[in-house]
Amino acid sequence: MARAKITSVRGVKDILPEESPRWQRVEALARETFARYGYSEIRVPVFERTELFARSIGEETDIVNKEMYTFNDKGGESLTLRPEATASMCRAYVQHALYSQPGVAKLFCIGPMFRYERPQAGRLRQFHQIDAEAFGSLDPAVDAEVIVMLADFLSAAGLKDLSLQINNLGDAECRPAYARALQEFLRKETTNLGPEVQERVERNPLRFLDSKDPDHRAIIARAPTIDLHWNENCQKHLGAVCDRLKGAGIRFEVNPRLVRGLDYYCLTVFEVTSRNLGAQNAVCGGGRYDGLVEELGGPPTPAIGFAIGMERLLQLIGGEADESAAPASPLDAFLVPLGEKAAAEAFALAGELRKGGLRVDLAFGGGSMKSQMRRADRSGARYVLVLGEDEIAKGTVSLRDMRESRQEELPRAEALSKLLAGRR
RNA sequence: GUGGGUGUAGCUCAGCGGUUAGAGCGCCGGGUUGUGGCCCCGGAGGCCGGGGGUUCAAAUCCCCUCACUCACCCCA
Repeated sequence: MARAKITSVRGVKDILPEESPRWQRVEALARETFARYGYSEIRVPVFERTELFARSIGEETDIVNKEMYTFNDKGGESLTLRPEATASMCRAYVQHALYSQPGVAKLFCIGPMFRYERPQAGRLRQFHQIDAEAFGSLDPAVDAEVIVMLADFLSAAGLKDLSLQINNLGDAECRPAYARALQEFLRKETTNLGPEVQERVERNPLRFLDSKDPDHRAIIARAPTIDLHWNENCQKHLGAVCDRLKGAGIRFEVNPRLVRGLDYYCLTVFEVTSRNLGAQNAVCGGGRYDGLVEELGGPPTPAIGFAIGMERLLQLIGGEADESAAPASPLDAFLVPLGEKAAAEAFALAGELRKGGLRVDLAFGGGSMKSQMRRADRSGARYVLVLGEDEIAKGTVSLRDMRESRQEELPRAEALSKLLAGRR
């Protein structure tokens, strides 16, 4: 009799009815906040040609190397479930020539992302991001506005005790010089740290900077930092961003050791972290990617954006702000029919109430009055409509106010209008 | 991929060699010919994650495996 249960896939979660209101609230807040900054929603597909991600995120990144859900479709084409949204947004921006519209193109996207990783606290294989991107301007004021919007949203969501860190990764001119200097330093320091570490240093020295290993941290503390290599452009850009942020009253910290795991970033990068999240402590990460649109076949177009992790954000809201909004009952009225004939009439009556805009449920499957009343009580509905033989015969209904424990028998039409009048 | 922790009822967990495996909560029914919550009574629901081994005897000890979880690499 009992067959083997099919469970969800590792690292993938159901969002159950009791938690989905929190998701809806946060998503609505993002839409409202972003709209005040002139952003429009774009909905891009959850899968793309594999090449899009390989080209944009970078062949040497962990995401592309080992974390992508890649498969061949029936036509033999290699497709990949999106590990992030920026690449798709750039693709759509180019494909639909959104660059031909005036001004800065401001877009946001909310949805699931997929990465094949071992799950842990704050890390899932299917997770959700709120993603915002601004295309078409080099102006550091855009960087600042993006960050101000982010801070605006996070604080409206009720988050406190967050840390915002900013860095400038250098541009095409000064970043390679820094990478070389860092690599030289690390080559000398990591000779006895094993082949994987050394290979990392060879492939992408910058990413050594966010290792958590205590031995590595000690080396990093002595390593050269990028600020020593910034050219005038980078210095001015970061300075302008910081000035604007200060002017906006945003608290932040410049961290010259902050790096990001995606190759396309340049100049401004930033990260919002919380101490209340466990090892995966970033709620949001973002930065500028001035070469990406062109790399994907579009016109040279500077751009900047960020991604907020929904699950991590919700974890913080749960931990910090508590359940401020008590879950209101999903129902206004509940119908209790006694007997077959009453069941048919109750079904029709429920229809009328719903047409009037009320949220209505009824006791299916009959049962004793006691049992139906218990169901009515648990439904949370304020009003219960009892339809028994007496009421049927008289064309009435017994309207019970569950909160006040009072009830009266009224003609159908009267009960209906009374309920509709009290509707929110 | 690597390492640690945990797997017993729908949920949270007790039992840790010895009768038919328990509690609380939840669920269903009854206590009232047609009235919820509180209370009382009753009931359903377990291959004790799976496989193998040790033993007269295994939920309990050992091995393997799977799942969940935390952490590393990395990221939201």
